[in-house]
Amino acid sequence: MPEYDNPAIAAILDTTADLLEIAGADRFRFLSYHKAAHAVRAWPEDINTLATEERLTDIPGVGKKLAANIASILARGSFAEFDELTAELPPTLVALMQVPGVGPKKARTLYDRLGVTSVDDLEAALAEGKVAALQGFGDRTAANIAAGIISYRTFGARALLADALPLAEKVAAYLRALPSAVSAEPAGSVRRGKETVGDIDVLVASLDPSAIMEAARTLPIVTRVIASGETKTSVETTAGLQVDVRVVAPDEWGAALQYFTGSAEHNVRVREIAKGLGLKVTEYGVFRIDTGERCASDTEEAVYAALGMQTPPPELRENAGEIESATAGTLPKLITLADIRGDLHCHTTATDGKSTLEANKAKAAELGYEYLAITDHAWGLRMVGGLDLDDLERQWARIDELNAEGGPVLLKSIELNIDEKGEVDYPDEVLARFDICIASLHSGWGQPREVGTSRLLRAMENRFVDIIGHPTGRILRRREPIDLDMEAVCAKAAETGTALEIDAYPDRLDLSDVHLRMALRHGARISMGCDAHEASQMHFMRYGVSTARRGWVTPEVTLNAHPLPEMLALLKRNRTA
DNA sequence: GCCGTTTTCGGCCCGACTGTTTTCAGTCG
Repeated sequence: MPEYDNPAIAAILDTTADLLEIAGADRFRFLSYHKAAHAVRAWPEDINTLATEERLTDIPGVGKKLAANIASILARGSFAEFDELTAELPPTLVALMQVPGVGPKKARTLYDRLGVTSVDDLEAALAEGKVAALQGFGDRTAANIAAGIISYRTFGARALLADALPLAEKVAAYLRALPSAVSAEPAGSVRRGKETVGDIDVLVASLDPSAIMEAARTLPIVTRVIASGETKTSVETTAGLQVDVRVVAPDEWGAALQYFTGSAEHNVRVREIAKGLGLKVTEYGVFRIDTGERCASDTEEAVYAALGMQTPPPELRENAGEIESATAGTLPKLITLADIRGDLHCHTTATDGKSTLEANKAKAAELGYEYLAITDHAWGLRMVGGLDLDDLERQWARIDELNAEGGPVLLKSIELNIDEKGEVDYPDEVLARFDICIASLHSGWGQPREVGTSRLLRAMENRFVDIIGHPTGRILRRREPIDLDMEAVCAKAAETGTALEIDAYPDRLDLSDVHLRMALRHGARISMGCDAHEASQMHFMRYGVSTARRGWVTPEVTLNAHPLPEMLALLKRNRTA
């Protein structure tokens, strides 16, 4: 049997939910599958462990039935209801729902009436005019679906946070500068710092909504207006990203910001809690159900306070424990960009970097850092000119000269390559001469779980390996993570005092938020580095911090949130035990 | 299908916009 991890189980549950919806199942039945999928994806323990220990129902939203279904997937790759559904409906129908403008009802009609089972089929049916002729469809609907297919084909993939956030900030700044705007901020998944986003939400406060809507429709980056009403405009932009602009009255700002920041799961839970308190939460405020009186609306803090809660930082709003924590008043003090005192991962022209030691040091100074770990590739990674001992001696000599000049301290460091056996590039007497050693996997993407895991565990047993770099090796939108037993990896990291890295490079952000929470639960330390291959890329730290915050990371557990002497003392090699 | 400081049954968040309709269903967030 192939192995299933949490995201794989979540994907099957999501597909089941979509098929149930297309099949016309009870709304709350298919929603329960989506809800469970979301919870499984975010759950910090491995699904296999939970199944073995018969603790699947620990996951909120997973009851007896779903626990049995998940166990069945783990055992044989499917479950009874899923088999029945896929016998009735082709699973490819789920892809139709990915096309903007096509939901479950239209997908069902297209399948029943025209035999459409794929986006290709749909395109052909549109070309033959069959779609517009369907009852309840018409020309405009057909045209809308055709535009949706282009959007799906061209920009189907989610955008990286590093692409979306600057655009969101630009749009917000543009709208904020309008005379009729009181304030404007990015909301939605961008504000929550998600590693990838599907679209951009920008919220505007204004007493002149129509002026804001007009401005939104005519933003310089707009290529198509998808929809535009009195308070909401959706546009497609030159970057291919959809931007949704919502406008509210200034005194509704806090409620609207809370609402449009989401996540959907967080908001559903917030509204359930409100209901239990005799309150109703909408994007316009918190209202008493009995009198209709508005209790809060102008700030987010007021909205959460009306519900008896601290205000959860946006990055935590995934209904993954933050609501309980906010209610108990025990939200963590999350790490911020200002806490970062240095960058622990960068490359130079000595290997595959584009910038010199000097340029990297200058950038570190510009960012106000106390230190910068120079971590070029070690000997084993031949294809990028991994360093031999002579190269290292040369680099160390230059580092000594640069450090003598003052400014940020350059640390003599390395990114070791973990080989097929879990060994690294140099003998101990060389490893001992570095200030810091990162060790990373650069091969073995298709390896079985046991192989990749044992390589990492073996590397962490090396007393000179201080940090594991980009632990899962994923490249967002391009390469799946290496199949690893992350519970074992996190446990070994904690046991050996090896830090796990957040590689802040925008298409890595590895560890992920979910794995970070797993690491913290085991008591492992976190290290943050940009993996910059060009000095300007050291600005990527903010995306690493977003990911860290989503993983509930605090400055205390983060190596490079500590001053230099303390940071060094926390390294495995310097532990005195 | 899940869940319980009102409940083991009967609830389950709330609203905007569009298009095809003559009063509302579908989609989206």
